[in-house]
Amino acid sequence: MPELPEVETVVRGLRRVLPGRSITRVRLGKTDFIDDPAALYEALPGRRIARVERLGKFIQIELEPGGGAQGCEARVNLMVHLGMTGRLAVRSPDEPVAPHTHGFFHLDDGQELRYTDIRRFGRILLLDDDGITSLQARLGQDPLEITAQEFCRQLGRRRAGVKALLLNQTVLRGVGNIYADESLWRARIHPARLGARLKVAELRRLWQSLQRVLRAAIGSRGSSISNFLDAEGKPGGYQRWHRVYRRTGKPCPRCGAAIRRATIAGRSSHYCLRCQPPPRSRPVAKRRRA
DNA sequence: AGCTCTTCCTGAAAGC
DNA sequence: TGCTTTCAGGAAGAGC
Repeated sequence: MPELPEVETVVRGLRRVLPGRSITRVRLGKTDFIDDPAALYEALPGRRIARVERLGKFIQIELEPGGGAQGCEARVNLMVHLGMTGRLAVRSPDEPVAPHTHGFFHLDDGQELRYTDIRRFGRILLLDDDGITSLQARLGQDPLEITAQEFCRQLGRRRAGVKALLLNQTVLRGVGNIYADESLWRARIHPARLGARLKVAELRRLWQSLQRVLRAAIGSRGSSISNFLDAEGKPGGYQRWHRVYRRTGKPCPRCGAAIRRATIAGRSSHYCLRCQPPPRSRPVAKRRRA
């Protein structure tokens, strides 16, 4: 489940090898997660990679103008969203191809950039600079860049549950289920509390907790839960530091009470009921099923 | 407009 | 043992 720290880890890995390389050839397997497969074949060959950036949970591979079948002058960005199980890694063609590898981007040094995605919840698309601008406008601010004041303003005016707000990419870009749960536990805020009902002191605590958790996770090269691997194929180490995520029934590291699990905002949520008191007016949402 | 819920997909793990 | 069910979840799209 690549979230901001995992995507940042992949981006840093790719940044060490991709800039300056050109894409010579594109091969695709299943394409149901690619917006416009024909555009990849058409626009990418001959293009040189300028930079690799992160935009929320998107990996942005900037390609220089020129190249492509049309010899197009506009700059193009290869955007890759890893979804749940996506992996993007540079491999030698001799190395065995992992199952569910659906994208091969051959490079001018003989290596291959490979995209592997078991569940195909990921997404690949091309964006020109206008497309980047409108994507940026659609997304909220990066949680590592947003100021405390702006964070409090954005969350404090919303009536949705705070966990739903953290997961909403138009509020903040990059937070997913793991780091939402971990930062809420650190800030001692129940995930079902409503944004507008949080005190400023609580919102400030959440802002700081989120920053600390994300920075620590980047320092550990992300969390490997299901099958996250970075650009070199190595797992992250932050799962050892998870305090509540997937620790249902285990003691809260702060107070010893058993960690609870409930579905909140449509996601499995983990929290300590003693450290994170639930909202009084609305009991914790229980999942109903048809 | 704001918010919640369902749906897509596969494999691991739990349940029977 | 082997089959079935549940769970994992990012985000588009439907529905309220």
